[in-house]
Amino acid sequence: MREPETAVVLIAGPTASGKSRLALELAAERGGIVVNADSMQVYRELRVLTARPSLEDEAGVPHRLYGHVSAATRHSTGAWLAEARTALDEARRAGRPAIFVGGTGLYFKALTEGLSAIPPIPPDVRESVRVWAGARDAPALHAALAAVAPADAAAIRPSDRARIVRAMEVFRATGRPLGEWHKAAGVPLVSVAERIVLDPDRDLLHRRIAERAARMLDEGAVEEVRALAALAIPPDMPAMKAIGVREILDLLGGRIAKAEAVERIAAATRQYARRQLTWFRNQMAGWPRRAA
RNA sequence: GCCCAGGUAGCUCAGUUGGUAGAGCAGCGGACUGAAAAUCCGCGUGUCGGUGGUUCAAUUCCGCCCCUGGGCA
Repeated sequence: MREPETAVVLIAGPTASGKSRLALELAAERGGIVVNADSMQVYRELRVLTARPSLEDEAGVPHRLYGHVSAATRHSTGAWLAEARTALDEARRAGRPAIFVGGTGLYFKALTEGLSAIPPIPPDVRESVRVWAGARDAPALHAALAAVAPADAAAIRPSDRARIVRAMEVFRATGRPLGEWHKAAGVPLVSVAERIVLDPDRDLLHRRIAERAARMLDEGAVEEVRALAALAIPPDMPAMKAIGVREILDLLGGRIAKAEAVERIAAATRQYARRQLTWFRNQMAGWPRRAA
């Protein structure tokens, strides 16, 4: 019996490693659909800053989950996973390979291992927890969490605001500690797949990052951030955390010069790439590497 | 050519009344279940410009040389 061609390809790699190009080539070759697995490329307003595929690329090969939500939206891993399921179903119905490509390690983990079945947090709970958290320092938040969910508090460092807030939201919304929910494993959406981790030489990666940071500012990133600023989105929204937003806001505000903005963006990007590589190295240790 | 000032980590600099040195940034390693381009933890990586001298001991004191910046010619 003939071995069926793998219906799912997963391409992970650090920023600026050339994953999108590889995905595009594979998709063209195999008639596949490219599906985004990057937490920032989902935001419509940030094409240049997040190095999203160009309009020409998108015109030649079907792309899904790129720029499909507003930057004013709070997207999430769970929301992405639901959309990924839809994209996967579409590819299966069409008999085309789904080619997931991106740099967000957690999204690949969600895809291949599933998420625990935690209900969505109602917006009013989320809002009230954030207001509560905004007025306190991290150790105080941690102490408050310890009072209601000691096991969660023990598993989270007192300095780790984001995780403390998440655990508190889950507890207030569901009445159960986050750790209890995590005891039930999730259901993988993808189990059989061709897996690729791009692993470029570090010096080469740093050079590409520097080039790209400079190029972005010359190719519309400044205008993009200006338009984003006009939307007056709260600074704690995910899209506002994209690398380059703060730096370009500083540039627009006259607080730093262009060269300084480029260097800061490049530095933040190098740090991000290092975190990605740490994830791939340790959380996706079994995945085949490919020099890029 | 002479006179100043300076040469210490990848960068900007502190410091050592002589006992081989430390901050910020950069860098590196690690954690990771719905903000993940997030959030958090850890790690100084160094011929103290070179070379002689004094000294038990020199990055530190002295001589000479080299380099950089400024001034005088």
